[in-house]
Amino acid sequence: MDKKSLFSIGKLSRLTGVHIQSLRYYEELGILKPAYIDPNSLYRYYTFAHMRIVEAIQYCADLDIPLKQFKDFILEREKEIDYAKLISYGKEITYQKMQRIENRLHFLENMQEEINHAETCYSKQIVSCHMKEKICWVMPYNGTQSSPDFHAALYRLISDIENNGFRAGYNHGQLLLCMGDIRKSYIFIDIRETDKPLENYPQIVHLPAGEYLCMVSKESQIEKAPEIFPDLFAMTYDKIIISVEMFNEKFNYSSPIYEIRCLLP
Amino acid sequence: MDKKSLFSIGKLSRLTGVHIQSLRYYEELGILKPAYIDPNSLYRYYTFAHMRIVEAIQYCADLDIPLKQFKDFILEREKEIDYAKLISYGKEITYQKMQRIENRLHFLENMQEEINHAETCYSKQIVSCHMKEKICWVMPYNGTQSSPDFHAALYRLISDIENNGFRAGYNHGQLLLCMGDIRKSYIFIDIRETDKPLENYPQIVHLPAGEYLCMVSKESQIEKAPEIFPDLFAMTYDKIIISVEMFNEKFNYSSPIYEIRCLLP
DNA sequence: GACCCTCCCCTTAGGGGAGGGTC
DNA sequence: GACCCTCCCCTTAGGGGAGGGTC
Repeated sequence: MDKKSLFSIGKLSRLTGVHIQSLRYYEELGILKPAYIDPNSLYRYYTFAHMRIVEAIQYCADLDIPLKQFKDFILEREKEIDYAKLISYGKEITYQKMQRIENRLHFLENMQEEINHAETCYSKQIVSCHMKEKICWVMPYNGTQSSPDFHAALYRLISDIENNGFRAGYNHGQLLLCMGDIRKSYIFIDIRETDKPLENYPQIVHLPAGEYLCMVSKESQIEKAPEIFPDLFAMTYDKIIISVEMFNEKFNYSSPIYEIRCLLP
Repeated sequence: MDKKSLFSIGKLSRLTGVHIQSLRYYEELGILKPAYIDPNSLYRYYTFAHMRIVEAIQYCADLDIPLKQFKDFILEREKEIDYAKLISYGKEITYQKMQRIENRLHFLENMQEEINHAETCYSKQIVSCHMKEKICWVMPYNGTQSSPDFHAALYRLISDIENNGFRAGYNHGQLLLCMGDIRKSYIFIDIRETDKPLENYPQIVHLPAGEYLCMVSKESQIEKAPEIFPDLFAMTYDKIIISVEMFNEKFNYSSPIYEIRCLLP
């Protein structure tokens, strides 16, 4: 060991731009061993080759590869850094992260759309809008959305969803199906995307995509649908009416505003 | 406070799908206050409106927004969640993250290219390649790359770069400029991207993009360039020769292999 | 005088208990 | 018997010291 080519932790820190504490932390993790430790002073000494290791550790840190995995990229016997493995693993992990971020952006955009819709409804009071298909879990329910009974029903509904191996989403409300003279009233929650087949569950209802007439209401009053949409109820066709909490820009969570929608013929 | 519409932490946990400990942690952070705490049992009780808050906290967590900032999205007086703010901030932070990830992928691809180049050189021993422009910081140096003097010079070079407000990159080596009969030998390191103007620094050299003849060598021997590239030295033109550590798939950091490149006419 | 050492405490968003009371 | 409480210790990749020896 030629003392001339060794240098202190401070020099390695300056050469690599990495903090002294970080270099000590790497040693603690067992991924950066000094070339020599003075037995009296306990000073650590390094060689120039250590620069490459610190550099590679920084790559891992930058790529959010857990440092404990860093050993997988080092062949110490041969004093080699497996850059090929580091790069391919780094790419894999980075693509995954990219995917997750794209999903988030997607989610935010959906949320934005919902808010835009709410604002439009709010300003015009009644408006016709295209709605996407919703996949919902339902349970018979009569009553209003603001009563404590509704909350109890919601709670049972969520338990039912979970017991069947699905996950509840964030949208919930009331559903009224009018087929001729028959009226059926339900409580619903949307269910999150899943790989499970959706058939064979009588509780699952697909609310079709299409044009809906949307109406703002301070109270949940789905049972008054015929009075709210008299023109539509004058026509004879199968109607789907849903009532949801309005998801607006500034959402009042203690006393929400409701929106009632009726499928157009 | 209607006791009927209150429920325990366990129920809130099941309703939202968030762990009990997390809910307690949110309380500790001051972002989720129970509706009521029994003074004897210290049991926490919540309302349905808390579901919306927990949901919004989950959005923040998903978007990597620090939870301490969650209060910025809540107007407690009005009992409102400012979704518009949450979404726009979420988007901003997510785009930034996307940018960082794209930079990383870019970096990995550059690294991959360097490795591919090294492998080509290694298998063919001598090869002609197009090289991108390199911006380097130089200092006169005579000697070989494997001597301890080189390391000392490298150290001074890095100090010089930092004292001038730049940051050293990862590529370093030797540089030989042959203009007519004049030969000048340097040590160099590339410098990282910066906003600072690069003029007025005599130490900065732009190595031009162009075709280079590349040659593998177990030893650093830039001074032997005329023997290594006899055909090129038979021609009279200004030559740029650089010698670097080969950055190959399995990089031996304790005894690297070198690569010598000479600009073609 | 600048450099290095070993503790020690702190950060985020929880997870996993132990030991003991409550619904 | 299931539920909830308050501690308490642990995780990552370091950052910021205090108090004391070393180059």
